[in-house]
Amino acid sequence: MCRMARPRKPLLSRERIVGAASALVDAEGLDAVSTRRLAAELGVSGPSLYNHFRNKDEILDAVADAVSAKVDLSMFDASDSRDWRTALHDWAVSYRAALTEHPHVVPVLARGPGRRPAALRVADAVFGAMVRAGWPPAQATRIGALMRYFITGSALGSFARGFVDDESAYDPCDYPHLGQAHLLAERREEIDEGAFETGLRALLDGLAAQYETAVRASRTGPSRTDGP
Amino acid sequence: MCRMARPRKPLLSRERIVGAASALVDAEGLDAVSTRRLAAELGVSGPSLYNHFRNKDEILDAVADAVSAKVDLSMFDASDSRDWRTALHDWAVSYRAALTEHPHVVPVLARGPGRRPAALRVADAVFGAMVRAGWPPAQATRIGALMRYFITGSALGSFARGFVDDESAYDPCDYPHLGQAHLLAERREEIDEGAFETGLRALLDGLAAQYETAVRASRTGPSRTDGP
DNA sequence: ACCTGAACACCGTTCAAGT
DNA sequence: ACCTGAACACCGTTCAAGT
Repeated sequence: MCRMARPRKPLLSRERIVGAASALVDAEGLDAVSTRRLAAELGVSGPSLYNHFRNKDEILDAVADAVSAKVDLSMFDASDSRDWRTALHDWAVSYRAALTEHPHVVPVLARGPGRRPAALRVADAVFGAMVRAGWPPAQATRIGALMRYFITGSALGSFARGFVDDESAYDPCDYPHLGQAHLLAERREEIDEGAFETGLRALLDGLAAQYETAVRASRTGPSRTDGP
Repeated sequence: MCRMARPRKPLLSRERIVGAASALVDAEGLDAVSTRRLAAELGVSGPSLYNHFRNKDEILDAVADAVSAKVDLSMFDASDSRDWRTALHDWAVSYRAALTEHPHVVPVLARGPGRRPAALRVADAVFGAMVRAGWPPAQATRIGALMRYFITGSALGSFARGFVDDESAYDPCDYPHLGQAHLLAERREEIDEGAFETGLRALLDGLAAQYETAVRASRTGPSRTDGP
């Protein structure tokens, strides 16, 4: 097959490691990822991984960034730069979908963008789009942050235990309003979905209400209208 | 001191263990808590802890619940049950303050209430207050969930690395709008504070806009006006 | 350059043994 | 009832050695 004699192919690559790690995290959770286990999955011995990543954290960062890379950003380069509300909505939905598809990765992602390129692209895109839509830069920064709070918070709360599926855990004397809380466990997804939609709508409605005054203030304030 | 002879006092108690664990988490982070290290801090050998807790996770749950117990809930039993907006606002601020005081605990707390009594009391209080204020139960559940998303998301993003404090990490060619992103690291708290306030206001404004129609719908819907 | 085995300094948890 | 030491089955990471 090979034309030229080549020093035998490396067994590992960053891509292969990240792929195996992602599969392992999705299937069995973060705790299942040990360097030894991961190496075994790749048919290799533990320390081999250190030829490709500085440490385990870097591997998990790469896994998390692969999830960030799935977030759709196309709505931000639409021609109509003033419909920031729709763009923000569609982005939030796409973001959350990416997270809920890989719930075990969310705790890593929630730490913030750090040095992960895909996460930075996301932050860059939303900030740029808000500024283009007329939001003052300081507000655009806040919007990027608060949307991330809500979306990752939703994906994190959604994934984890939430309420326990056990009636005896919720004594009506202690928690008079949680009579059916154990039922929540069954309807988790439905409730999370609903809470996300309700919250997202409220957030966007509230921001829209602030928009006019924010734009006005930035016009009368420091004349920062450096065109692109 | 003791009147009666007593079989010598136990060295450990759940309270003492939780106290030492909390101090350790606050000072050095979650990773610093190992059963051996914690036991050493208490002047005792590792396995002793298992006489008081079933496993390490139960210890961390107790640490997290001690934080939940600090959340102020008094605004929910104010006489004016219809000012849900102010109550929700003050609660959110108190909740976030409790979390930012113990940032390392947030990942544990974000998993959801589970069986932790203080966390359940929080969920119970906000749900009950929203129902009393006239929100239909299904909406009250959603409000509790979405507020938790936003608050824990905010505390989580706030704590962790966020953006890195290193100019070279953000090449302007790759991220045209993040030119000063490395400056964010310095101003983290300021930005997180501002994003939280902006987001909270937007959320409450948006919910207020939904309130009227929600209440109307519940009145014309299934006549559920069972008095207290 | 890339992989290996051996080694170091740790883990969480169980359990028989002591008091 | 509560604490102990010893033990089991693991960890992440380093490093000299091999190819």
